[in-house]
Amino acid sequence: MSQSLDRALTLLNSIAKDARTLDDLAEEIGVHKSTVLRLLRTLEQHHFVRREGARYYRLGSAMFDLANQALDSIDVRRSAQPALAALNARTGHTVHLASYDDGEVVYIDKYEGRHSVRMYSRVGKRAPLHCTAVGKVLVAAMPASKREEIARSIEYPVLTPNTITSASDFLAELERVARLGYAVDNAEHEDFIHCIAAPVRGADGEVLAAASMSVPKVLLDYEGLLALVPDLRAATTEASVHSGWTENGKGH
Amino acid sequence: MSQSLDRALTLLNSIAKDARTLDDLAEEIGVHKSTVLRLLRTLEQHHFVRREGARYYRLGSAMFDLANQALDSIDVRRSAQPALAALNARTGHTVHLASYDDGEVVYIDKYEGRHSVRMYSRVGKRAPLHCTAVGKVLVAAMPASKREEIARSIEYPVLTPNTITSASDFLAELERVARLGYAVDNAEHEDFIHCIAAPVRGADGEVLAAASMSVPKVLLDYEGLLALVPDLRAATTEASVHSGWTENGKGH
DNA sequence: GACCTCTGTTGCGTATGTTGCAACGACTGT
DNA sequence: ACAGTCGTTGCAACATACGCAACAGAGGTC
Repeated sequence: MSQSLDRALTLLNSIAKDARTLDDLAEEIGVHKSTVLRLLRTLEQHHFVRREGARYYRLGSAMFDLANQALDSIDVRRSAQPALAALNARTGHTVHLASYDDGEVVYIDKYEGRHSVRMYSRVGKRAPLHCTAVGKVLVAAMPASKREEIARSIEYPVLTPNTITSASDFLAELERVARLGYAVDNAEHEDFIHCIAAPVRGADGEVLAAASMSVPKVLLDYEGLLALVPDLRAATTEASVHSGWTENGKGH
Repeated sequence: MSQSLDRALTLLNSIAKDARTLDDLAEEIGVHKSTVLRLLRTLEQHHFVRREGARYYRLGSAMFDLANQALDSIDVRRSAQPALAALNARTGHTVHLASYDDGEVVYIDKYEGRHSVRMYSRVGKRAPLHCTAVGKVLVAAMPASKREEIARSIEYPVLTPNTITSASDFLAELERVARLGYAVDNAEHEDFIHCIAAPVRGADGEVLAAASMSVPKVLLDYEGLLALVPDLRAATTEASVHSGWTENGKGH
């Protein structure tokens, strides 16, 4: 809609990956370098980018500042923190908190596991709905019509041999998740990792976010993973209580 | 330089403070609401903002994502982490890591203290040079000419009764800091808090960042604070070593 | 040390993208 | 059902952001 803004935001994405030079950026978005220069200057005034030496541009402090302000304003993140930190400390596994946004999952918090297996995730990163445990939990909590709308509209990229590949399979899986109250990602997203997830609820019983535990398969087989479900659910229940949820107070 | 971009970035700052409605924002930056709408749409496409319900706008996930990517790319942050985390755990006091940027200090990491006294700081937040221990350390590390240039160009807002208020006083203080190898903020920034800071150095002996410890005055008097200096310096030395610094390897 | 190249920077005229307006439509609350 | 509020759209006028081409300054090479 707004060309210059659109270009500027694209620039930010490029710079985020690695420090860039003016010509790099100009070529990348296909405009004259003087145009890029002017955009960068405006971004620099607002501290969204800063210069490193004479030629390289990096992201600036405004990004950190705004991001942290925004994270602070996500209530569920704060209210779930004690329970999730405890779960992470108790089990040693990686714990994620995620919410639904525009057909995808967004990680809003992460507690790193003690094992050195690096996961390709990060606070703020987005992931597909159909192959993540948190995605299943979040969509399963929606009314049937919304579920179908989402199932129809999303893509089903095949990321591992276990990935769900069709809307009908996805809907069936959601049905199962809604019934059980938790979801499993049996190496459907990353080959060597499987996860379980459960919902965190608010005062009216609505699902605010989903919390998950991710475990490398070499550390724990499928049965061992499922054995962790009660542990996870204890944590999400505690997080829900901190978010205003009451056992019987469902429905407003 | 770029009007629409400038406006859009101003919008982001507003939204960061609290969720805003279209008209709020339009009035705030003094343009027609349709203009704001179009800017917000572009920001929304890039996930820099998201809508909450029909009318409210909040910061979106791209902010978190980019910010975290950028934080990961700050080498000194990662290399200093173990030493600073240990210092924080050992003493229980709030630890900051900061660097110099455009006439101000920017906090690039923070380890929350165990005491409930809330400090008005946050990763990404900026603070003045003349009234912070980290600011003094960072400027004291620069060559004399640069020091003077900075001392002349910055403002000296009075934030507490102890705040340094003139360039000459500031330069004298910098001299002292350079000689001692650490800096003190004796309640010059916030009334009830005093701090000590020391430099973190890289392979060529250059100062990459400054680390500080902030302690409420009610918890520790001035002498008690100074007694923590060896502890802090042990941590910054360890952080420097992790950043490539070697005791004798000064000068490249 | 002079030359060359590479990259960031500036001034300027033009066309393009952005703006404000006004009318429309969706939603809320009375 | 009606009024009021707020988000949304189409359009025409204008200002703005664009590309060009020439300049400047740093780094490297001969």
